[in-house]
Amino acid sequence: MLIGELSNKTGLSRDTIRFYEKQGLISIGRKERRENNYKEYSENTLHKLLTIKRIKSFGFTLNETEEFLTLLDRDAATCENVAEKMNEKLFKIEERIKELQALKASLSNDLTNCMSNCCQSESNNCQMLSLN
Amino acid sequence: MLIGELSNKTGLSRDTIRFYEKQGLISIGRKERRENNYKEYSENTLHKLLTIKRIKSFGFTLNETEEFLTLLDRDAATCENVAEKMNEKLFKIEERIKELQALKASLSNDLTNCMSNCCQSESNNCQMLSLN
DNA sequence: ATAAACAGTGGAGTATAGTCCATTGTCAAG
DNA sequence: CTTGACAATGGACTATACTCCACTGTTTAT
Repeated sequence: MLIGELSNKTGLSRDTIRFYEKQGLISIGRKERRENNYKEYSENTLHKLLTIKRIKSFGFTLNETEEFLTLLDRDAATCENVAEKMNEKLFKIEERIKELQALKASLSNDLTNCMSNCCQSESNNCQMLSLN
Repeated sequence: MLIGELSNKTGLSRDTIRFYEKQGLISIGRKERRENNYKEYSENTLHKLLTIKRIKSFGFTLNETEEFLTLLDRDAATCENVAEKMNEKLFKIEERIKELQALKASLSNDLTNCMSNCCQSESNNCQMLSLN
């Protein structure tokens, strides 16, 4: 199939598909061209793109996604290997959540302080911005 | 004071300070130069940089930080104005937390499924990556 | 006198994930 | 026969927040 069809079936733009190609996530051999030089994409590539979408939906970057693809190509994407990466990602997500929650708490706290104290200051400018 | 001292007092690198200058967060007049063309930073600039650090610590971007600085310069950074921006940021942080929690849940869920089902598949490759 | 440490400027590079553009070529329909 | 839709390619641009580099000039210490 040509890139337009591939784009329709995957929901990825042509540009994105070409970008993935540049990045080496998918590849097309010299032979997989029509006489007019148009690229002829295989079912295999279609599946690969859908897999990429799925992996990305888990929050993995393109680089990380590529690692999964490499495993898949080697038939080495065992549950164990995959679960390990998933757990790492899970851990990072949890870390990030904690960071954001801390930020949220600190912001909330300062906001509360502002309401009770700084609004009574003489300066027009809120003390929250300069207070330590 | 010269940039080195400013850097020490703020904990920001010279490059960062110069970057902020390029971005217009701080500015230095033509007159605030020594005879050798070195820049002479004022206490005012020092305070401004510390304010920038503080605002950034709340999770604001540099662009957003600039908005605060503009308000401060106009003596218009009232508690009301500041609190409004803070609340918006708080909202965005909460949104992001929810997104991450949803991602976490979905990942956890798929991981659990993998443990119970996909490991019994014939293929070496974990089904989690291709399953819908 | 000379080297180290510091200052100034302009511009490139980093990571991420595309998106957009210009230019050229191809194909199908009217 | 020409217009529109599609294809290929290469390169520029977006946002974010710096960081690093090269090159030059200045000051300080030995």
